[in-house]
Amino acid sequence: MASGKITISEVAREAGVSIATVSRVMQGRLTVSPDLAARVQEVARHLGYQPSLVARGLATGSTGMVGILVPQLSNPYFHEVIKTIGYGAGQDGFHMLVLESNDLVEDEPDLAASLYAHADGVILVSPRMSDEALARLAASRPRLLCVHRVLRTGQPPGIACDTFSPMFGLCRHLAELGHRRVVYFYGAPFSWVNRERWRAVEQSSILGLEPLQVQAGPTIEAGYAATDAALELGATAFIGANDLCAVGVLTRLRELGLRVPDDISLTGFDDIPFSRHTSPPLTTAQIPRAEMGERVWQMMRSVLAGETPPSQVLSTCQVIVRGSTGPAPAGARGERT
Amino acid sequence: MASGKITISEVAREAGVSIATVSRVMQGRLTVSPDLAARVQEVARHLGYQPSLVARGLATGSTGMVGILVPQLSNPYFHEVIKTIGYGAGQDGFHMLVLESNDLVEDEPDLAASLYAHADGVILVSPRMSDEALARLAASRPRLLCVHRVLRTGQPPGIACDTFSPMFGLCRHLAELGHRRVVYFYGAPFSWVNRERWRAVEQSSILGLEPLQVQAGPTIEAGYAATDAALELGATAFIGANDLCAVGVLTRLRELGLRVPDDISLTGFDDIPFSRHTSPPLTTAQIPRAEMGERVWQMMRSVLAGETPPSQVLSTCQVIVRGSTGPAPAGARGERT
DNA sequence: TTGTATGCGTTATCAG
DNA sequence: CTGATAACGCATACAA
Repeated sequence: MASGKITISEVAREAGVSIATVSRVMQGRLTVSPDLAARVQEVARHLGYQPSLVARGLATGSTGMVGILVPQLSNPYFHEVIKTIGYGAGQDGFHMLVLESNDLVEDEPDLAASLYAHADGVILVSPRMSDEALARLAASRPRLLCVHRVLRTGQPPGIACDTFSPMFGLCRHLAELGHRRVVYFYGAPFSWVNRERWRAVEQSSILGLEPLQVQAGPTIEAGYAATDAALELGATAFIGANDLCAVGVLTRLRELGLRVPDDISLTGFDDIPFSRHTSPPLTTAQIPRAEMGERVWQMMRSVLAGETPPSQVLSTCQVIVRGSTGPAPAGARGERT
Repeated sequence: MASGKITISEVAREAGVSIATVSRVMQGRLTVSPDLAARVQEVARHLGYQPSLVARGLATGSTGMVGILVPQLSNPYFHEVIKTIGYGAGQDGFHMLVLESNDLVEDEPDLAASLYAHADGVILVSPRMSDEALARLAASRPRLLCVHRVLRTGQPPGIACDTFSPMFGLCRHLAELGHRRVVYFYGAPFSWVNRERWRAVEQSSILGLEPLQVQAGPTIEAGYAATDAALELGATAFIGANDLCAVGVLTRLRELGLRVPDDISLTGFDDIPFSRHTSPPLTTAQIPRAEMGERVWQMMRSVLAGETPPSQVLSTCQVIVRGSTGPAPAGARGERT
């Protein structure tokens, strides 16, 4: 039929009313007499009229969209967060504008800016930019929220979850299994959660562990590539920056003929859906992605309403023990070096 | 500083020129004297001016956004497609508005419609709606493109790749390994590619195979859940609707103590990144996701330019043999039933 | 080369 | 309860 070019005035003309009335009807205002409203509805439906959200946006100053910036769309971890945000947003008649930065730190500010061109508010998920850059952005941009990033200033407001505890929990788990020397596969350099995780691993020395690290990254390929270097360190347990990284490590270990967990114990972090389907399934830490998505949308809603919600930190992280971790081998692998 | 509320007129006033001039400068038109342009640029930058794309959209009738609808964001298969589209779009100054239908067939038309409220054109990736619904949508909506869905009418135009051949190739591979009875794990009921795949499996009877099917779905959970039923059929090879499905099957087989490929051969479809990291790695078929994304954006670009590009079918699908397939076991498993 | 004026499709503020 | 009409921020034909 028609191609969506029907405007409010055509509906008005067809229905023999003013555009103001049509506008009111379309907004569902009760200030229109029922029968008139019904007639307008009918005409609009018949004509296939769809209000232009662009024009509405110009008039109201709100686009009905929230921008979301994530480092990598290919990391399953982000999906549930995004999905939950999208669900909440949809409930309130909002759409999501999703952009990925491809882990390019320097592009983040620009991408966020371009999001603002279309969206009423922006949510940065695990932004990698520096504290200074983030603070600057928060200062120049209103309605900005973060997930997994908390600044001392509390600006921008955001939501995060305690990643220190579950990582420390993983370390305790390894310590209890008799491991001593462990290697952390360092993830995204500027990721707040990554630094928190390493901080926890470092602290685990008080549990009797001897923490080391190798540079890797938050991807399968990065884990795979860093494995050989890690093996040089003579550890009995490897800790992946995240599950993706651990998957890569697992593959490389298998290629080398090393058994998990008999020769080496391995843990991930995030508990992505795949983690229970690797062989052996991954010991990891589950973080409340869905809850975070839900809560951050609630925050965004209040932000859009002009309020300034306080930052929140969730504390419900949880260690998931599966088959990839086991007792440290009797013969110390340290000799290998 | 300011909160993005600086408009073109403020820049104009500050720079002592008309808004028309500012507008021209911001669009990069050469019809403005260099020095004046430079001054305007400077003022705009200093004020932190960002043109409102909403207003621009109203004025020009184009929003600079393309809508993308995918069945599931959590299927890695879609990422590379989306990613590539996004890359091309970004090159041309467009943004992507991504929405997922959660495989809810009946929601697709509405979601597509809501996409049109913000976007200049819409790309439906693997839409599940009926041919009739799709044809109706194409008739009422201009600038609509499909990925992985071709109607006889050629409307809406789209891009697809030959999924029949690679699936037939997988079947030939199984036949050559001595398999006879195979089970196809049926994927999304209304998916065009899924039907194509089953058609290929069915046809493989001319290779000497005896094709059966079980209802599953395009997810890990679906594959996992359908495995027991498939085992009842006494086949020696399982063919997953896609890699996700195969991953679920693999896990269930492992739980049951069945070895892959010694007891049962297994194949997936799509070649998602995880497929080479399962144990054993998955034999599957690779389809040119990146190329499809690239090509469909080219099509969208010409569509936005008012042209009507013809549908395209790529033919570069490829079988990837990995460790999950092997010779059919000597003792026919058929006895099991 | 630059400025003026009009329109884009809605909302919202007034009157009536 | 309904109808004019002025914004909203920008692009653009038309003038100058």
